[in-house]
Amino acid sequence: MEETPARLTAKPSWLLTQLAVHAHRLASDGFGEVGARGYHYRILAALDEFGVASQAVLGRRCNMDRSDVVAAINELAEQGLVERTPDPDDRRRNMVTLTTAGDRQLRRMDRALDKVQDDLLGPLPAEDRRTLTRLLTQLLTHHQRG
Amino acid sequence: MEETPARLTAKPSWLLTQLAVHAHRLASDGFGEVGARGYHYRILAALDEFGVASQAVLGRRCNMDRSDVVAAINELAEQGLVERTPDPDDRRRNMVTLTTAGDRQLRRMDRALDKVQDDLLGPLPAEDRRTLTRLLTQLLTHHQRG
DNA sequence: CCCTTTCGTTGGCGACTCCAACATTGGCGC
DNA sequence: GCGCCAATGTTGGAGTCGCCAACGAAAGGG
Repeated sequence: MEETPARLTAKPSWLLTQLAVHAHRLASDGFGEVGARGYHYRILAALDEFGVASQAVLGRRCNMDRSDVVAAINELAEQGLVERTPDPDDRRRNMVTLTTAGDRQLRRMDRALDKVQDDLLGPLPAEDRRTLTRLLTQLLTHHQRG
Repeated sequence: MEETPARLTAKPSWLLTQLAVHAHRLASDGFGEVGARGYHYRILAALDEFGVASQAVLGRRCNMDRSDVVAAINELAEQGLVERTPDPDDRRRNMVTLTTAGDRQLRRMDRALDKVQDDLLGPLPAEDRRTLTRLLTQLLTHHQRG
């Protein structure tokens, strides 16, 4: 069959980005079934975990640009999954709150994502999964500081 | 500081895609310094490793859509890094060949990418690097079959 | 009271992935 | 040889994600 150049397959950056493509496809498919996408999940998860927050805070927590937070919250608000209300204490801010419909949607996406993890890790035994998770976490935290 | 939701950080798919963002940024920076991007490197690498090939073959080898191969080769040909000549034996095909300038460019990108691997793997000791590479390779080959 | 910073918003861009359609050409069965 | 299917190159478009520049409004600090 058509082989992939060793120059690519030998490089961790290639393995990482290509595997991320598969992970992204799996997640997108799962999210697509409930009419959502990655940015929506991040916002809903942050709201559920830390409660009401301003858009700027949500952006920092979810690793998203402010402008992308605006768009995502527009879409979530249109579906009634979050509510955007002005903050009386700081009139620059919008306080974003999770609705019960948003909470339901979050749970749906959670279930979809759990399946994704299993599909993604495929044939890997539990210990290898832990090792992989540990190494990835280590690297990610390193790159988020420097 | 602003914490990331545990729902995200706990999931391999999140770790993978987020770390891939860093990898992609590092690689893009390196490629950008020589006026190229990822698609170009894949094509040049495949040509160097397996020799002349049609665009369709290149696409399968590099995991690229046919239409994206067209665009990439247009750009590479404009810079004189590859040459596109019709195949006399099959008039549907274009044979794509690597020029000496293309070979030089490939070497430049190789050097840039080697730095990227080091930056990417950061503080990881050699054995962890091997383990990570092994696990990623394992998963990637799994997802390329099923 | 200026100066700087933050916030939300708009608009845009680049990279990667993927899909649909089309005309040309090959190959295969009949 | 003819007809049908498959492959090829090409065009055009779409979606996701990440990022940047600019702006007005508002807050905060000197």
